[in-house]
Amino acid sequence: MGRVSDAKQRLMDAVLELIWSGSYGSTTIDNICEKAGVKKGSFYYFFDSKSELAAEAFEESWKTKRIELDSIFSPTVPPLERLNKYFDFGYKFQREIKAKHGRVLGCPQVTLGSEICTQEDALQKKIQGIMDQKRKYVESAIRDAHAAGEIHAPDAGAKARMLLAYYEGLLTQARIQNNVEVLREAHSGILTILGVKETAAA
Amino acid sequence: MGRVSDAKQRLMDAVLELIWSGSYGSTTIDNICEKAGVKKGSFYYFFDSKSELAAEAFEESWKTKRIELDSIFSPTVPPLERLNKYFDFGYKFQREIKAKHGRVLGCPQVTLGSEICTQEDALQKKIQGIMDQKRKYVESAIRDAHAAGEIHAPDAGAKARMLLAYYEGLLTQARIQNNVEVLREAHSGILTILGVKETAAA
DNA sequence: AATATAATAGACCAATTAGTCAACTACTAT
DNA sequence: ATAGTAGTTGACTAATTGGTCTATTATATT
Repeated sequence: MGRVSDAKQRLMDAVLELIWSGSYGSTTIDNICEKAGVKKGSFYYFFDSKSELAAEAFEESWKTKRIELDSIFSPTVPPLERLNKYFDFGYKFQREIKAKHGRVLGCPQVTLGSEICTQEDALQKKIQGIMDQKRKYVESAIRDAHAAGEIHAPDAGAKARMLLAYYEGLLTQARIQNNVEVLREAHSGILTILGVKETAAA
Repeated sequence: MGRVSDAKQRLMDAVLELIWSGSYGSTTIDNICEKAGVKKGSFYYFFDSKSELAAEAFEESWKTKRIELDSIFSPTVPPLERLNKYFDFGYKFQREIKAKHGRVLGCPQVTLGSEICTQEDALQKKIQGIMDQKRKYVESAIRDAHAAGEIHAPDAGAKARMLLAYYEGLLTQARIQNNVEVLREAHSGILTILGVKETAAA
């Protein structure tokens, strides 16, 4: 009962875009409200602070992202193909973002995490939790590939950490340089890290 | 002639520490002045804005960092040893930082670059210039190692980009997780990327 | 010692910011 | 239809922010 509204959702959408396309620090509550078309009184009706909104928004956004990832990393798909599709998806996604925003924006979690980790404890934990989950997709694909004898990776966790450190490093470079083409090297880099023969899988 | 002072230097030191231990956005001119023990009137005597100060501070800091790197990457040192020393230095450095600040702070350039690249154009260019120079150290070591037949890396530039994407990805993870031990995997990761037999060089 | 000047001090302003509040509105369940 | 409730509004405060300006101080040179 009572009045209904999607203002909460609009606030979450707005904060994600503003943080991603700019930064956490440069995103003010007034900014968020304006972008969401919501008055400040309503902001404080739904949230206590910018960091609380950001945490909820990242959580909510992760929930929908998981659905995509569940599909990409479906165990019915051959493990190396899962990884290929994932990284290829990342490239195409960043290209879309560049076309839409005029900027390569990289990985929202890494960008935000790196900015706020020394200052916003709750938010940092939320981000880290999401990144831990994301790593599990990669880890299980690597484990399956190893089990299938397609790669040699007895420590799937370590290999997944390495692969993601590399890939997220690339995404960060792409963001800083505003250049998607940085990501074109991802494919051969990933093969190197996984120890796959390049000609065979390419 | 006229009055002498190290206030300009103190401002540059202060801004570097505040940005690194926190973020660009959370660092205010008042903060910087307080930390440097400099009044705001003096701030604006030396600099026009926070971003100008940051750009000069990063430039100045890079100049001294280069001296260290010139030593580590001296062509008199065997190429793979240069790389080993560089990454090993990074680990020890981050451990010192953690002991001193209670936090792992990662790479200042990547952290700042990722935060401000969509908003502060001059600063972004400055950061990118520094990162380009940094890559050249790694690139020449890789080229020398390839020439010596110690690794197979016909495209030294590509290998350097890959190595740094990985390493900076790791540093970012270490920062976000506030955990130096993340960097312990760097050594074996680097060997994998360089294609060196792990037992031979470890 | 006098002078020009590099640097400092700190009061000041205007704009922006986070956050509050009480009155109001629309909707839903009964 | 009406009562209770979920959501809205906008004006308000207090604090912080970036930025300016003028008077003052210290020092290196002559």
